[in-house]
Amino acid sequence: MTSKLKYQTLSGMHDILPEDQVYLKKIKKSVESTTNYYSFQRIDVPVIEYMDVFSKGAGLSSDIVEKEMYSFKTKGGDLIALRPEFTPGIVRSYIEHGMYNLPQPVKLWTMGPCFRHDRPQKGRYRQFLQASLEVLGDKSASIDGQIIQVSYDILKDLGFKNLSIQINSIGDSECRPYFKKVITGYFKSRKSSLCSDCQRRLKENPLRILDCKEEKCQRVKAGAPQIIDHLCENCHKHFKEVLEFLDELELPYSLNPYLVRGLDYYTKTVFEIYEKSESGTAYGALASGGRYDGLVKLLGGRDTPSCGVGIGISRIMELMMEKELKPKTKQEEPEIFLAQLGQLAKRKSLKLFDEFREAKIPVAESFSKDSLRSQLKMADKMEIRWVLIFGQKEALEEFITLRDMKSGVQKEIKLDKVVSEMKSKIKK
RNA sequence: GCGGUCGUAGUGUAGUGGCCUAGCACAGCGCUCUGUGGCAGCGCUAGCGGGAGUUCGAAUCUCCUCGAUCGCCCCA
Repeated sequence: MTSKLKYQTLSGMHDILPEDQVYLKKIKKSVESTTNYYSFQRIDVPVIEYMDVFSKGAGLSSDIVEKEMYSFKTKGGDLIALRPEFTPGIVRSYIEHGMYNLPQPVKLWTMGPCFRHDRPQKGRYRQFLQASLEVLGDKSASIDGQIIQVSYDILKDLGFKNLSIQINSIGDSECRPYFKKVITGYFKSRKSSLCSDCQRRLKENPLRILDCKEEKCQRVKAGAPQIIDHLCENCHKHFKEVLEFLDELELPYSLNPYLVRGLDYYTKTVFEIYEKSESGTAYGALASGGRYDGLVKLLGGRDTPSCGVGIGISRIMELMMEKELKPKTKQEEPEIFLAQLGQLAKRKSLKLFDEFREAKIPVAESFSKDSLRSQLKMADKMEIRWVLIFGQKEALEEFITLRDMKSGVQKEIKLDKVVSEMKSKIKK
């Protein structure tokens, strides 16, 4: 026996079962219609790329590149990787297909699986679905605003009611290096009051200290210089405009001077959108993104200021289930069951199915069951109200018996009137 | 990658070294009931995540491993 050998999903992978597809369907629909409304165009990029595409912009020392990327060498010796996110692939495509020759900005969106070899946890998988929106070739603050707005709209449309937007500006190549020095100096002089993690961060990624939850560090960082006070004139102006845009849209944002993102390519605006939970499990950001003015150039394109967002579909889906935001999609399920008895009826019923299909009315059946009893049982389990009984008697005399499962009342309908009569029954 | 908790039929659970041939509920399948479902009765299918060890004896103790979950790192 091989029954001992049990296969299970790999760590961090999971199946999306038929009963959960409603969520996915709803999310897809929401993303599709919202992006369409704001004239984003769908693009699909490959799941694998040269590793450099991902590592160049994200920063070699970032965790995503350093330890979370599914990368491997092909037989031909190429170093390739499964995409950990969409942005670099889309940027690559923008450059490769000369999209800078199109009217700018180019607004793109996509959706699909991404991969990170991280330690799996709830709402955090090694293969997960993400949607991504990117606007390439426009530096104006209204783009940042629109990206945030669209992300927010999608989440709101999905039924989330306690959304909050956290926003910050992390400057650009002009002002960020300077601020890094300032803040490193500040923390260095107070090194002894930092937690051990932060003492390590001081070397590797000083900006991250701002994110620390340790109480010790909270006190230290309360007096720390804030990046928004050290932005260059250009970044400052840009950030102010983004906020003005959000005010105009009346989006519920809050400034978070400690918001720092893990990827190196971000410049200026960074943001995250959360659903505040009353008590339940704290999920990470449902959507997050920002501006990446230097990435296109870094990957070999022209100087192309851009802005984008990643939307965590898997995470959203799970949170919807938890919050019982189940979309109602009863419509697709059949409301009619056709029970057939005997060879003659079975043969004749095929034509009936065809007529119903042409009328776009879904009809359930259970060909494998012979007895009327078990077919009715089936209809009952499927919670179908109308059962059409088509047996020997009916087939010979050209009529069909309609049973209302709710009341138990039955009536006979002429065979050629069945479809039209059922059509009107269902409409109610 | 590091630390904590957990893992019994499809699902939810009982079980704390011998009363376990692993119990119960729901679901599934079948029969009672070959043209009339929901109820009921009876039956069937199906499980100790995997492996090694301790022991006369292991679902129960130990170790390894796989997975889940929580925290950290980090992040959608």
